[in-house]
Amino acid sequence: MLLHVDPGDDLAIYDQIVRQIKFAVAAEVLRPGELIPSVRETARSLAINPNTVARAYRELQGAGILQSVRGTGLAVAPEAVQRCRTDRLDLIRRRIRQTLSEAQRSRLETTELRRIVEEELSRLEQGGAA
Amino acid sequence: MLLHVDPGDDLAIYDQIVRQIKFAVAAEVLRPGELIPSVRETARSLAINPNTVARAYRELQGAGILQSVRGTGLAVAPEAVQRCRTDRLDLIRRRIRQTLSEAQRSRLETTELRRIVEEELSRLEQGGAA
Amino acid sequence: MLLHVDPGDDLAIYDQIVRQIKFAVAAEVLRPGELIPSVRETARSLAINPNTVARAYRELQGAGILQSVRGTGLAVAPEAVQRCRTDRLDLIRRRIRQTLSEAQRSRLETTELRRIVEEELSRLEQGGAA
Amino acid sequence: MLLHVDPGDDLAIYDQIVRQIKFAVAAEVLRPGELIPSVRETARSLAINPNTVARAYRELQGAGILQSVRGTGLAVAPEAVQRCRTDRLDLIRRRIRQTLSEAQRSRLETTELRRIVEEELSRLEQGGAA
DNA sequence: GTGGTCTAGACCACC
DNA sequence: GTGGTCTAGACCACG
Repeated sequence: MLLHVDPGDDLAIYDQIVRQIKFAVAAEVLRPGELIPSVRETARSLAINPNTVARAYRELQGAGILQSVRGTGLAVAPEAVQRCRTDRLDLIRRRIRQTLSEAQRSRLETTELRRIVEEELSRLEQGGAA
Repeated sequence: MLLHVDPGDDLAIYDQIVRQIKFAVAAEVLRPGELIPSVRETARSLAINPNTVARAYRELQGAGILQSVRGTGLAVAPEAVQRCRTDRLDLIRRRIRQTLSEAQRSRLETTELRRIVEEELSRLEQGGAA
Repeated sequence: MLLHVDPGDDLAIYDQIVRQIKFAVAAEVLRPGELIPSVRETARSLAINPNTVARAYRELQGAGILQSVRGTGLAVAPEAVQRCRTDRLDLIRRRIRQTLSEAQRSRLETTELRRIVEEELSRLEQGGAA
Repeated sequence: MLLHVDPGDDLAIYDQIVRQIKFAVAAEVLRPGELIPSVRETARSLAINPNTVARAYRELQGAGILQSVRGTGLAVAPEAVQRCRTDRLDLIRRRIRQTLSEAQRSRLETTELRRIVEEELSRLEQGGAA
């Protein structure tokens, strides 16, 4: 299954879908020209409202990541890979910057902060996706 | 001024206040027994509605950080320091974990990820509190 | 009708709602996963302000009794039954303890006190739910 | 010390004082004609605001429990004992009735309720004031 | 339709 | 002066 939704996440569901598709394109798991699952199918398999899927796809169309193929469905746009790679870096860098800046505003010692980050980073490198 | 509010922040105003008070208690800028600025005064100085301040204070009461002294005001609870320190670490660790986990799900190379994090970390250490 | 409000009660309206929901969950009249009546509907049927209902629901969320399902409503949390049963016992036991302790501090003879309690208890048992 | 104040109690401080004086008169710890401690002295010894003590005394005067002796202070009224005994019974009976009725509305089984009450009653009889 | 946030202003009891 | 409650009504994002 390409997509999955985490109701516990504070991100809106449609936004989770948008990001996951962007990430998949950036990683070339989805390739230009390839058809993505239909709104109905995605909605069914994720057990969410079709409107929500439609909204995600609409945003991706607006961003030029997807384009409609008349009578067939939605396909990954040719120029999408580059855009998604840029978006991916921006999203992640912005999150990291926010997180670290909040940590600092909390007056946590920077050494303590660095320690935690290192801890989590290596946890990630070792543990893998778990 | 103890508190400040950023309307651009994606956190709700009341939540910004909650965090700042927690952080101030954790850093012992506010000490147990001390009275915090009144609802009305805070509302005036931040130019926001008193209800918004009251909501933040109410949540802090619920969390056992503040306790009301009838007819006098709200005071920092005796056991608040410990709780706020714990909360602070939890908040930050959770954010970091979320951020890194999303970064990984984006299939960004871990070396690339680590590079960005290091970059932002040292930017923070040099830039200071600015 | 699940909820009812008594303006003559010395408890705040929002608190009456909080307790009634807790009691309903404890008695499994409301079951985990079930959606509770919406803020607007409850406000309408009780003829009170939606904010008051929202406050009650917010507190129940904070206590882990309810959880929000984005765009859909508020549902009873999975672990709510246990919590509500505990809360119910705590609330009642605390009240009883307060009452009896004040009675004792009033230097009322314990035999006299016991007599009154027994009287009220059997009045309750006979009178039934009326 | 005749009086003591519990800030944790949900009763207003002035009301705690009112009740304690009534109870003391009912139990004839304070006897008709006897002078009670002055507002200033009571306020100092309880570390509370003199206004609060004054309000309590004012209410007791209004209820005919205390009467002022010009230039001397406040004394227990001659007819106070009977009134205080009645008040004491009323206060306690009302509390008990409230408590039991709330317990019942919570759909707690009456047998369970009776069990708790018995438990607390005997705890009281054995433990004494502890 | 849903909940969530914020503003505005009133009224209360308490100190 | 303080906090606490309630009402009224607006605006937002989400499904």
